Amino acid sequence: MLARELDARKQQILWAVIREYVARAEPVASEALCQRYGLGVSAATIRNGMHALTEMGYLCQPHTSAGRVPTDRAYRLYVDWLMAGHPSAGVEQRLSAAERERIRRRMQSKDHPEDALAEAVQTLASLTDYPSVASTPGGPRRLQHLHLVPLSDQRALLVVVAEGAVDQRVVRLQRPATEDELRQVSQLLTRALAGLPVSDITDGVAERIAAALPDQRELVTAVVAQLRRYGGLRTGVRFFVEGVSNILKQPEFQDVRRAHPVLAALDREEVLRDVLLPAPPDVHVRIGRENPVDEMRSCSVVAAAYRVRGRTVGVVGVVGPTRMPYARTIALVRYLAQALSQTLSYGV
Amino acid sequence: MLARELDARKQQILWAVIREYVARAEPVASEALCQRYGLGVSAATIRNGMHALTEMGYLCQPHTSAGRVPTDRAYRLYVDWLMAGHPSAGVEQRLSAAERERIRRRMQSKDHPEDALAEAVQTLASLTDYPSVASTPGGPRRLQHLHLVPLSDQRALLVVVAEGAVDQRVVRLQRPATEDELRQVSQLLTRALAGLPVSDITDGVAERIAAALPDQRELVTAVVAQLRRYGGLRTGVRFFVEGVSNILKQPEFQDVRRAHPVLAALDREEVLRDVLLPAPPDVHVRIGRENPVDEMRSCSVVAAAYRVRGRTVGVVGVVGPTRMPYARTIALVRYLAQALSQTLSYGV
DNA sequence: GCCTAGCACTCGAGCGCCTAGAGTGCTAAC
DNA sequence: GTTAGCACTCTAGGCGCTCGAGTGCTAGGC
Repeated sequence: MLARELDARKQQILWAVIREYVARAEPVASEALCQRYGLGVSAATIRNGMHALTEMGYLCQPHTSAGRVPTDRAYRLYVDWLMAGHPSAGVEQRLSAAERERIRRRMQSKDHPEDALAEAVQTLASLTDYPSVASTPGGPRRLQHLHLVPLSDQRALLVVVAEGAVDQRVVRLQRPATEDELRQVSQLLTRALAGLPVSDITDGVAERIAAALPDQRELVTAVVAQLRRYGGLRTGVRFFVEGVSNILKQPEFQDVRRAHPVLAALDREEVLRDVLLPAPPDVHVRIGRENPVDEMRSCSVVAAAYRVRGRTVGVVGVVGPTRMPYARTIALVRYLAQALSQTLSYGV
Repeated sequence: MLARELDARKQQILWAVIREYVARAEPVASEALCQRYGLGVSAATIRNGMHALTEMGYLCQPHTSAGRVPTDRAYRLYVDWLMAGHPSAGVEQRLSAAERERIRRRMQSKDHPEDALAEAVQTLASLTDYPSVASTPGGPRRLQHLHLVPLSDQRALLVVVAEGAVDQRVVRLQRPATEDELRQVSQLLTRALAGLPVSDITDGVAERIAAALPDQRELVTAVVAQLRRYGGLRTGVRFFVEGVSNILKQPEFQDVRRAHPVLAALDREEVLRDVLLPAPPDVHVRIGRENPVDEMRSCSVVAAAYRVRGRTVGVVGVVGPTRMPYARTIALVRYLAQALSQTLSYGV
């Protein structure tokens, strides 16, 4: 099957230009394609094809006497083609068994969800050589357990266990509470709230629970207030980032004026949010101008959701130049999301 | 009082060159000093002084017909001068009341130690415009509380409360345990271990405790094993980093080949460890070649310890070019470490 | 004896010019 | 429809030049 609009030769040429440009980061000449790819025709013929592809918006020329560079549109066509399951013109998009094994080994036996996320972004960054990002588990998680641990007379620690995540908050006590009292409240709250999506907890709920234990009204209210802050879908999500400086290895970012906006954007949480979320069902690729954030228009983002026991809770992905070996990057991100899902589902 | 070796005039000139170079990032000419600083002598005289300072190793020249640039040695002299409590040649090193107030407000009411650290590095990065780093609380903390929370039949969550830090680990259960059993073990362990420095916990301790509750030997052993992993002084410390891309705003890092090693180093935990730790008693300044890590030799690090209830547990600081307004940076880092100490001592 | 004005000297930044080479687009022939 | 040939275009980079900044030195002044 052919990509829409393109005849077999044009597609061959376009895929070849993409491969060559991804490999060398320099405008691709007709002669070079002729030599290195067995297209069976002369450079002149390839030139004709490249000319047509330029008119169609798939290629562009930095200047008259330069070779061709693929446009965002070309990458989009290519990625759609890959995602539709087509073999990728000689590029192996599956990972080797050895690679899978290595990834799996790195990811397993992380007892702490945050360790697992840290390991995931480290692995991804080292395998792709791109900045890698993961969001902490978020979304409508169901609460499993609450625990209050005494810290001092004025403070207790609230441990929240929800699907795929554990977190803690300090709760201020209006008056000293014994360990027994804390346990009592913990049990009451756990019984009342377990199974509820964290985001569903409202002040009304607090009232109802407090009614069952009027003595501890303030404490219950304080705990629920903390839960609401914690559960607010947005506020809870943080990001693990690794290998930001990798972007400076890319030839397109040798100029600081190009690199700086991207690096600055990667420093900002709200940018990561906009670029990565919402979690896509499968691997998601955003190419150049498709990105919602201006500073990222010179980059591509490849991201995949990870799951805890089947429920999508976060995203992991990479940010690289639009000139990117998409087949391999997609395969890596997809596999890493799987491995991470497995580790997290096991672990907590 | 004068800095050793330098007469009054030379010192005046050197301080002026430093101020001027810090402000403009370009080699400083004798004429410029003459115009902008009331030194009361002509450019020719200043040239004589600059010549001498060059011979003494405090200034250098990019080339014959250029102005002078301060060396690391000059900054060291200047910083020692500042740290000895001398007024800093017209530069205000104290923070204004308004600034103090703003910082204090940003830092207060962070219920979660990690939130406080995150806020600290964000504040520091935005005030200095340099990459900012903080280590998580570490060192010989005394254990305060242990708590086991049930997760599933095969797993329990171990919540560790120690001075200035709370953390959690998953413990695998050999056989299902009831909530009561977990509580019993928690209490036993807390009673046995509270007050002990986390790093002092050994397998021998586990044996002794387990003897008191033979039924739960495996669980006790598993918990202690996790504590040892956690308590290993080195492994526990992580770093919060913010504003890494700020380094690209500096003129000395406009060349990617200069900027990349620094950014890559800031991505690596062991580098941060070497550069920031051990925590200094007061503010500590490492200038250029004084840094233990090669990639950081073009940078200066200003760092200060923060404390939890009087005990030094971590470091917070910035990384910038050697050309840095030291008086202000030192004041900011010092104040931020104080504010952070206060927040953490209050909070947990 | 220290300071200063004057001046010759050095060096880099920036500009214009030039050439070599890469790669195209077109045309005419197969 | 394909190809060889060729004229055309545009960039990268080397060279030489000038300009200006800033110094170091020296001779004269307070």
